[in-house]
Amino acid sequence: MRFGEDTFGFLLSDTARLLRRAFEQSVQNTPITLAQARALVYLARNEGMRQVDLAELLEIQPMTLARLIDQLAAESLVERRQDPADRRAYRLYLTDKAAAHLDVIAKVADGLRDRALDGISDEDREQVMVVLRRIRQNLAPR
Amino acid sequence: MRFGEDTFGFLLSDTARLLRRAFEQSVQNTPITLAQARALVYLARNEGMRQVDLAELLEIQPMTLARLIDQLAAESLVERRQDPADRRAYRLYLTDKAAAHLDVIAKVADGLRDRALDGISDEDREQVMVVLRRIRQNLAPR
DNA sequence: TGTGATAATAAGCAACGCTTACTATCACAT
DNA sequence: ATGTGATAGTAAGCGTTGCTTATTATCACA
Repeated sequence: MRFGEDTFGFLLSDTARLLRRAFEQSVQNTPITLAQARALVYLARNEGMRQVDLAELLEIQPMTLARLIDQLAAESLVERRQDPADRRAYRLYLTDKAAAHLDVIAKVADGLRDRALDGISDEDREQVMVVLRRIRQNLAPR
Repeated sequence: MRFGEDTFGFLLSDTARLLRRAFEQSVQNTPITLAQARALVYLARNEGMRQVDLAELLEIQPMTLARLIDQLAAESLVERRQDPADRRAYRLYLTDKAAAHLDVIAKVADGLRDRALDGISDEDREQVMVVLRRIRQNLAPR
């Protein structure tokens, strides 16, 4: 057999799948999905971005983001405002309503992180973050 | 702002997404998808399983697996054989044709692992595997 | 001023997963 | 022996997240 107990790739994607599932169960009552949460969080760090730039930050295609923003705008969590300097572009802003959702996201994320990292030492946590960042960088589209 | 540079969860799922994308690009010419590859690999470790048991191993719903098996059977990579002891159930077997695909999957997985783990020491690799296994366990449905 | 690049989107598709409901069969207690 | 509840698999239909290709409007600049 050429496959051992755990392939690195399967282990990583299994873990991510479980995390996603746990997240989805945690926000079951809210109208927010994981991709939307991700967009909100990144946008919160950088309000006023254009869609193109947010898409690049999220490493998804502009079209994929456009529909994500459609959903968030439909929930009145995000506003598209004309870019004063470029009539092709929008600038993205969070609404007041988004703050409550960000609170929920933060709480869920904290709870999940605690559950996921239970029994793992601080040094190990830090170490894993470092390695994962490196892996992400290694895999980033050239 | 309550979100730091990297949230653990986002980091993990980002990394997994990039890995998935890289995998999909690598097997673009083959009729195999990631979920199918996963099923094949797990099945190779345990030929003759019933669908229910493979679904549980993969942590997906029986229905989700049924369609995965449909696809693999359509490609003549997997065979459903009647369970001699239970007329409701099938036993799953790989065909000869599957071996070539498993070879490809193994090569792609190796290449991806090398690329992903570039610049990471052996000790760090081992450590990340250990921690990820623990996380997976922590997140497993109770 | 016109030509190529860019921002956003329309349309349509694919992968992967889910739930609910159904059929056939099984296991076991009465 | 039989009938009742559990189990194996599937049909149907949907949701989330992503993609590609093509179109429109606008911009930048030679």
